[in-house]
Amino acid sequence: MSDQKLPSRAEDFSEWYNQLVLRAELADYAPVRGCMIVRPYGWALWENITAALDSRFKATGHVNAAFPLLIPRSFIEKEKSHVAGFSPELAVVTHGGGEELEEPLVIRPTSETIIGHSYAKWIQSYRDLPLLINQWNSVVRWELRTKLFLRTLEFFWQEGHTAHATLPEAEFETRQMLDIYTDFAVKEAAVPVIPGRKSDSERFAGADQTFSIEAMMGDGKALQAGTSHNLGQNFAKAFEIRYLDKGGVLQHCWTTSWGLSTRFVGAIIMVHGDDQGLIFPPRLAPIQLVIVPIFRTDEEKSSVLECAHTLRKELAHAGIRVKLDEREGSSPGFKFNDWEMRGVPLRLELGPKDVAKGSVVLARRDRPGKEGKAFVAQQGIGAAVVQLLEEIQKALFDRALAFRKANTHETADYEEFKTAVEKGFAFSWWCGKAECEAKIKEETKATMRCIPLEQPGGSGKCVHCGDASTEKAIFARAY
RNA sequence: CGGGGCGUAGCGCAGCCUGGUAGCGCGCCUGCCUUGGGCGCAGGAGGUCUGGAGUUCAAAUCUCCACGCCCCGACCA
Repeated sequence: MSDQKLPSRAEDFSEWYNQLVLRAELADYAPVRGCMIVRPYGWALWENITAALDSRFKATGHVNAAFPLLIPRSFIEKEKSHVAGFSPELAVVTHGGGEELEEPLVIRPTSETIIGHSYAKWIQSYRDLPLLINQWNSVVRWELRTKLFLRTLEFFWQEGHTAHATLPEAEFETRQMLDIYTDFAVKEAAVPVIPGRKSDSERFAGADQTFSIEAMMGDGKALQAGTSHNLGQNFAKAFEIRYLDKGGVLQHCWTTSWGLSTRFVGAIIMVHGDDQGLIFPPRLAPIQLVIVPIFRTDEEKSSVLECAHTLRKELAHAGIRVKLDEREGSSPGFKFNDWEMRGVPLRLELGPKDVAKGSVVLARRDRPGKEGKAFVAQQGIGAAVVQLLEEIQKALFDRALAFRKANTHETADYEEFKTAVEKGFAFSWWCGKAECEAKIKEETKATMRCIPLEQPGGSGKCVHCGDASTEKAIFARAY
């Protein structure tokens, strides 16, 4: 990386993203086209994401398990819309142990089928329900156009799969998990999202209904950041997942599935980052505070480092993820820029003057330059940092929300609509017809992202065809 | 899967047109010096020029064939 500066976001958002992911050492390209190596710093962020989600899953009664990577091809073919949706992007294993296999094996693109097969064996009676299992794994979809974190051949995620006795229970579960994703995005990632319902054409292959959370990236494009599907009885019928109800009648189960992937890392990058680099939300940041020691002479060095070590211990004790940058041969100025690029939310500068005064300089990543710097007493530093991190967390959310609001337009007129989706979201009345949706996509490149759960009420005329409609939808260009 | 671009040191590139000693910047290593916003100086290490075949006394350079990657469009988390 010879260039010190990243391309600016305004100039070339895509290149800004590509370079940042590599330079911040979040991920690297793999030898196989479209695959991704997640580097330790990127994985540390993902681990914090998984921890925040996993505890929410457990709190709502879900348990983790592991299902196999390889699936008999016939399984995929059992649910007809499922196979139609996924067959173009399957990786298929045809040989094993040097011999051609009798039945090709598919590398899981998602696990509804193999889990459905197990559920059919495990579920006998209403007493076995609900069955609430999640798994953390990776899946493979043969994507043709890839981008680190956002779309890769193999990606990491969690997939939850549940089985219920009744439709209302499955509906509740689908919505509950959507709420959990929303809560996670807002509280942990400081990413404002719009929970809503997908159109028929954007629905998961094999689902009756798909819900998603949609977020606006820094370039105004939309990113689907998590999905929750009500699978109805489609998979239950394909795999004979049945239970005996209280009255002794054999019934098909109602199933759901829901997932959130490493794509969310891309969302965090694109929602919060600026021209200096990443900005991580404090709650998920692998390093919440970095200490940069500053000294000239050997004497200064020993006193500054001694003080730095003491502060590090104290901050770690206060529960802060802290790093002391003791690299020799790099100037403080270099380190400032380096950690800013890597998105560390708070920097603590410690020089001889600070040691003498018993203070430190705290610099906020979300406020560049002097404005974000403040002298803070070493006494009680832990509490001060905890509070500052909370402020940053909130400021990031507020800024992202303000950005989304500024770039979301409630358009009634199609010409206005076209302008709105050039650089943001359009929130407009929509008749619900697939034909209309397709035309809009063809004419503006914008897709129907979701019909937000939160509706203004009333009715209006479809922004495209003018037909009567009762719901407003979000349209945008999307990743 | 179509269109475009590119494969030369870890990264970014020049050299190719007009064949003849493998270059530059950044990074890396060593030492000195510096350090409050991307320091400086000196020395040093590092290359099957993507692979294969061909033309030639001689190929990074010319020809042919593969392969890979990136970007842009159609499809997807």
